[in-house]
Amino acid sequence: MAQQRAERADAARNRRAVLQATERLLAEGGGDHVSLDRVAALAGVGKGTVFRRFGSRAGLLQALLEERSRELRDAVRNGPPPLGPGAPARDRMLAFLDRLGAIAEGNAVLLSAHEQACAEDKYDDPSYRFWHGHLSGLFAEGRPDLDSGFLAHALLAVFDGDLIRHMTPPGDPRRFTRSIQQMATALLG
Amino acid sequence: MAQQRAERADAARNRRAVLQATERLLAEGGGDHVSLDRVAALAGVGKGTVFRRFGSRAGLLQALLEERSRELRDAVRNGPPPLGPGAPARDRMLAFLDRLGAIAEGNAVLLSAHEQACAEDKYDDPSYRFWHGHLSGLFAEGRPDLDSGFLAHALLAVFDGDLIRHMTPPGDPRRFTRSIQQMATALLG
DNA sequence: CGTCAACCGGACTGCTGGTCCGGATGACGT
DNA sequence: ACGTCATCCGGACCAGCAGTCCGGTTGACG
Repeated sequence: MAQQRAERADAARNRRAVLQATERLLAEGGGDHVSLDRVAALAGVGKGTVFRRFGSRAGLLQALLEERSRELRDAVRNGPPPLGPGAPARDRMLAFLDRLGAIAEGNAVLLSAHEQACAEDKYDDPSYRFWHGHLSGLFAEGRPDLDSGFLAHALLAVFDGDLIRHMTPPGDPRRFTRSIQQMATALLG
Repeated sequence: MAQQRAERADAARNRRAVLQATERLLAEGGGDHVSLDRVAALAGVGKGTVFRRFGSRAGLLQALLEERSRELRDAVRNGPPPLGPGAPARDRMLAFLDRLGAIAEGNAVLLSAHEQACAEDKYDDPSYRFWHGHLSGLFAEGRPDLDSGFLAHALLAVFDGDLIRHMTPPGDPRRFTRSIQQMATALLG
């Protein structure tokens, strides 16, 4: 494969501007307040630029989500236990859910928007596949008698932006994480 | 409250035509193939008619879903055990999941479309609240040590149209239901 | 400094969900 | 049978959306 020519300086600058604009719009108005027209306008670029960089609305939100979760993914793959390899399945799962829960609680609006945009290819998204593979492996290790692939889907299904917003009371921002850890514990027996 | 005047004959006819047209479009193309323009055209009515009857796209899909699940709701409320009241929590839950799973497996496309339309008021939908209340009660009975409200949300979160389509292999249409029953069993201990 | 691929902007398209209102129609009392 | 009127109808209309396209610009590099 030929080495891709380096990204031009203005292109890189625009990419960051677009991502920042998206964050701001997500924070200010609801998730459906983020139209690509608005993002482009706030970022001070043309609409075409947004699409060239990110392909689609879904791609833009995915990129933002990716940015937020890359660190966790690396830690799970290569980091020290209990997040990384080496600890018992139960400990790894609880540590993982703690971190993923924190990300989800802090980005519920972004999650909602992404879910709505990625209509049905959500389950083919590389990021989703990674989380699913990880959980699935842990379940297979802890409960080989159950359908571990399904359980992984089930846990991830709870990471729904709207549900998190609906369930998180003000003043107890980590209730969601605690509950899902409790559930995982029950499932692991 | 004054008794609502009976629905006019043409109105009733149109309502049925619209629902049938929606079914057909859902069956033919994907869930996002169902635009209200198309529904109205296929039903042979004006667009305004669709909105007057159903209020919005979400309302239309909700009405269709309601039609499919009314029977189950009545059986759960007043029917004979194990679906209705009187049986132990575990039996009631498995019977309920069996029936709800069947509905979901047979209407995955409709489910997807409804989820996409009901952006975030999904959790305020009366139908959802009923399912949630039922499951929540059963969990509270069987596992009073856990967060039964959360578990109910978690079970319902798996009833995602896209997930069901993604997980249901051809030739084994009931795999989803079996897996979710297995999961509920594990959760009940 | 010249060259050229990469990049830019924003007008444009096709479609969407939702609104609106003049006109048609079914129900009902007489 | 017929008049009256609330109810209902149709489809033109609107604002806004995701996504495309292309003439003009700009940054990188020899």
